[in-house]
Amino acid sequence: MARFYDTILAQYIKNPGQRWLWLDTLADKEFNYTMISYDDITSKKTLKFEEVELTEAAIYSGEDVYMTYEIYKHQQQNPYITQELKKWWILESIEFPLMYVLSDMEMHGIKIQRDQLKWLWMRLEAALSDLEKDIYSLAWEIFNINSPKQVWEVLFEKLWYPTAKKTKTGFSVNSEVLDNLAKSYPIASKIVQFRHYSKLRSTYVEWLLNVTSNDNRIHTSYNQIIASTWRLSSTNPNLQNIPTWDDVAGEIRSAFIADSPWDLLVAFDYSQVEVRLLAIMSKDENLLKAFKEGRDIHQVTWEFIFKTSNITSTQRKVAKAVNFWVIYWISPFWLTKMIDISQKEAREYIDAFYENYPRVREFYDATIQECKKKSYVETLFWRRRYIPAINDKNKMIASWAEREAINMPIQWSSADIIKIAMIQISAMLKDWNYKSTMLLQVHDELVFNIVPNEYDELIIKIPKIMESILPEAPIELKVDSGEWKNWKECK
DNA sequence: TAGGATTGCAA
DNA sequence: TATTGCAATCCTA
Repeated sequence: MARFYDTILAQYIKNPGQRWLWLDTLADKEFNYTMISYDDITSKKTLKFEEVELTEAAIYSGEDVYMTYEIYKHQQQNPYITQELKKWWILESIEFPLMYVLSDMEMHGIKIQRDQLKWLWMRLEAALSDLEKDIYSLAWEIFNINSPKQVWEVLFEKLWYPTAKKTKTGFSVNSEVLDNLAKSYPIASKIVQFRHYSKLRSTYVEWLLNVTSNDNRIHTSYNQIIASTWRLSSTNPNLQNIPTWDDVAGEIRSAFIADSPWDLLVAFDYSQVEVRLLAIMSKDENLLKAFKEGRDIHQVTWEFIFKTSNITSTQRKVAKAVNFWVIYWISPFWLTKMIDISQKEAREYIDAFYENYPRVREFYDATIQECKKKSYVETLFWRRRYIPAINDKNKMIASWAEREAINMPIQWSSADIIKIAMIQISAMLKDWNYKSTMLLQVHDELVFNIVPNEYDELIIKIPKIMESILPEAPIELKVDSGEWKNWKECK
């Protein structure tokens, strides 16, 4: 429970720089007191918390709670705090109720097929040792493939392959560089493959096995106050970056299973929340119309730009990238990296986008103007972000700040939307005495364990709640769902 | 042994 | 030359 008090406290003592002050930092600052750290009691995470000796664990937790209360009392007398409490609504309606939802999810956990992971580990091991041999013979040398330094020494100083990018300490050998090299030199693609498998083995397979409790379940920790965007973050393990894409990586997801053989794992994910939010907030008629008609937004963009409804999958990719650009306000340069077009073309696409969605441009301009005046921007749910840099004399800094001002209302609003949905769904499940439970949240996706006889009702009710979080909005949000035995097939 | 640097996974 | 995270490994100080 101590962590929940941490959370509450941090809400009170947010500092002007938008970063949270940690309990141990505060204890040190206000009382010159050094708190026991999590690393201390778990011998640097070699022990799980449940394995820590009870007395030690109790002292650690007790200190957390005690210090939280001491600092709370201390901070209450600080007039600066009261100013920060203007937006009570966010705390009362979102963050506090969410704490209880998250604690239920953490304690319930998600079931893991240990054997599946062990089997995968063995296969990765075999593949890795094969690759290792191949690489050594191609390099005429034995070296540590996991060491970037040794890799570039072999590639660039021994074999004299062309270098691409420099880093602080030497040459870059990341997958982008290696992929280019791979066109001429087979060793590069072997190294990429080796790294990929090695990553899966250590960061995912081994780490997941390590944090699986005796009940064969993984109990992650959700943090409400880490991300500056108010999104959740997940640790021990991080279940928000489990690989999705290739076949081997997909097997990691398939190790996540429902509570019992007859239950189902069901995932509900918001589709294109950011673009929909952009439509809602900018009130652009064309964008809204496209969503009202249920059209594929990327195709609509393409039609606007090129006045034709024939669209190939490559062209859809271009349109998608353009939509992406507009939301994140990335540079034409970056756009050319993502899709194979020239900077000039990128610029044309973007101009065409604004021409056809004129209110988007207006919305952005208005946001920037308002931010310049007030030096902060606000989300749909009145969260504020101060961006004083927007009035900086340095043009680079100012334009960076402008991008921040554009991104923030959309990104931060989508974090709140799913939080509110979680609270409402959790209340609904409780009110109706459903046995099904919410298991995971991955930014725009919720994963549930659904009991068979509740399936028909919940498959309707849950998306319904998620879609109607913004009752006043001209369009609804949209939720896709997938129901299968394991998480892999939920896509 | 602590922590920076590099790398790579997700949304 | 987009953002936010978590975590692994190597290697220097």
